Amino acid sequence: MKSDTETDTMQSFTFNGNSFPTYQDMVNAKRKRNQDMLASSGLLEAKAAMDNAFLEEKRRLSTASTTRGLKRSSESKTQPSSDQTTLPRRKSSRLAGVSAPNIYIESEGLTGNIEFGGGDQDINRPSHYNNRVNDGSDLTIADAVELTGSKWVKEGTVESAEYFLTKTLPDIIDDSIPISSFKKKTNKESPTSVTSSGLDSPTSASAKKLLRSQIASLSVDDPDTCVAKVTPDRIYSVVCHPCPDKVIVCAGDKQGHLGIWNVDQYGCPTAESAVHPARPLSTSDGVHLFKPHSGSLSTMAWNNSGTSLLSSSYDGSVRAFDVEKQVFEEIFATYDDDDMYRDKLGFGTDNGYNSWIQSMELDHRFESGKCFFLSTSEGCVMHIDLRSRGKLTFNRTFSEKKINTVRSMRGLISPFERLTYYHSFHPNRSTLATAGLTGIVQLWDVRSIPSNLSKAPKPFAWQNLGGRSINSAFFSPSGKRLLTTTQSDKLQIFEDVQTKSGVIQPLRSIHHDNQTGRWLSTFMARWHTTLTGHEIFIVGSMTQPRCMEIFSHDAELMRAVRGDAMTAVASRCCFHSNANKLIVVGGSSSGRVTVAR
DNA sequence: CTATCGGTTAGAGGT
DNA sequence: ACCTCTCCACCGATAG
Repeated sequence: MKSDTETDTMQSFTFNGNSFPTYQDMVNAKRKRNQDMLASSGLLEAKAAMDNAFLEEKRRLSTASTTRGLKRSSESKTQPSSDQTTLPRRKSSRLAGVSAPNIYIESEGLTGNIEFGGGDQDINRPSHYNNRVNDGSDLTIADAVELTGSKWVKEGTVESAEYFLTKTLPDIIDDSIPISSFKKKTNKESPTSVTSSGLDSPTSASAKKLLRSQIASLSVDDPDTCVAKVTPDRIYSVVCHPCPDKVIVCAGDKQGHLGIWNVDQYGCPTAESAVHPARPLSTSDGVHLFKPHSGSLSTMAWNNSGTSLLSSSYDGSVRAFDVEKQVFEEIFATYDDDDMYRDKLGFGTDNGYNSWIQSMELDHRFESGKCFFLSTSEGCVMHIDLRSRGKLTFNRTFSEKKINTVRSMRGLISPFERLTYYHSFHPNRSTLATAGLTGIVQLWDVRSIPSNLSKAPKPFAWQNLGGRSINSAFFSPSGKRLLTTTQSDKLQIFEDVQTKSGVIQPLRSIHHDNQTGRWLSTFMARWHTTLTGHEIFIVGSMTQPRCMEIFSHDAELMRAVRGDAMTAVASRCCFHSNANKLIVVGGSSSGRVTVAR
């Protein structure tokens, strides 16, 4: 629809029924209207009156002590006690030409890469590119723990984290991961036994019944065992380690903390009884805190064998904790196009303040965990291939605005294929889905991203989901379904998108309140394939009492998981991917993780 | 067109 | 029980 003014060939701008020859005239008229309105509204007088009343009240209170509100902390960095009638006027040392005491800028890069010189040791911490935790070198476990700060590092904290990562975790992997050997796993219980009991078809009545009973039995009642504070700040991402018989939850928070909760260590010896040779200095709650990043830890992913945990951050870096190497290694980082970064993989991928890594996804065509995609706040998608020497395969603009998720299809055929797919190559794994602030979900074939930079990449299918932002678009494990969570309060399911082209239509669309507001992470509904072969998904919820909602593949609400321990909104949820029992995990805005099973 | 503002939202932690 | 802090999540409106 075009207004009359736009369709006129003569340029004219109307406002309040008057027409103006230029846009600027119209704007001026608008401003005059606004000023007149403000002047005639009496607001200015009212404000002056309120200011006076406020000062009066303040003067009155300054003679009597108040009992409400926060007491001004003695070490407050702001002004000293504020209620003196006149404060000394603040003066800028910079404007006065006075240099700061004992500190000066040694060198300054193009984007905030400032090296300080002089000063005390404390003040003189080096500032790294994008304020990252270090210059990109490996972080030992102790480094990563100590970066969390003195508030979280107590006697024995480092030792207990080291014990967990060097001993407990490798033992768990050796004991239970079936991935390296499919045959080994077939000797054990689980999928095979499920098949033999006639549950091979998800449509069979017995399979459905089993699924319903598994979902019905989920509980979150005991706050002592179901909930733990895993990170200091609000949780941006949660994942479970893939080992089938242990629950090890990783949560990433807003400040770049990575918390790992060994859930069933709960109840192990407390700090007092921990002087025990076999389990030196175990913490009572099994939570270990690290800080591999300085910005929001946006996505985490374990590789298939559970030996390497990748994490991406708004600070522009991707790190991997490798069980063999025992360090948090920076495997990719963005840099601006300053010549000094010419030899870096991420050279020229950082465009300054408005530029960060929003999400990460492993490339499921290669099972090494060494190839991955990144999406950025500026609508770009990168592909990084760390096999052999490592290269940035492409960095192309896929969208005009921020891309909240980039996902690569896995295309498992059945749940049992989970045990074998590592050896197969599924053709649909070159299918990518991106979604973000433009409100358009787009599907791409990675193989057809033009290497010629003058040719823009083109999606083969897309849909505009109502204009508002899309929080996430996730493929189900089979690849059959694509699930979107949107700011227009919808959950939508598309099917078989890789066979379509042009505008695609969702098969199901249901209403879901996704208005999390400013202080909670946005909802992102996520899939799971059960051992009964069903695809279900989980999403957080704003409803009271708090709950996590489990839906069937056709968007039927199967269960709202609630209980006494479910006291906060679980903004980011996930399933345990490999456990024989159904286990769901949610992360809250205060760093607490809730486990339902 | 781009930058900025106000509104919205929920939980923890201090007094 | 009440107050304060969170501050790149996003939308819609408005100023420049």
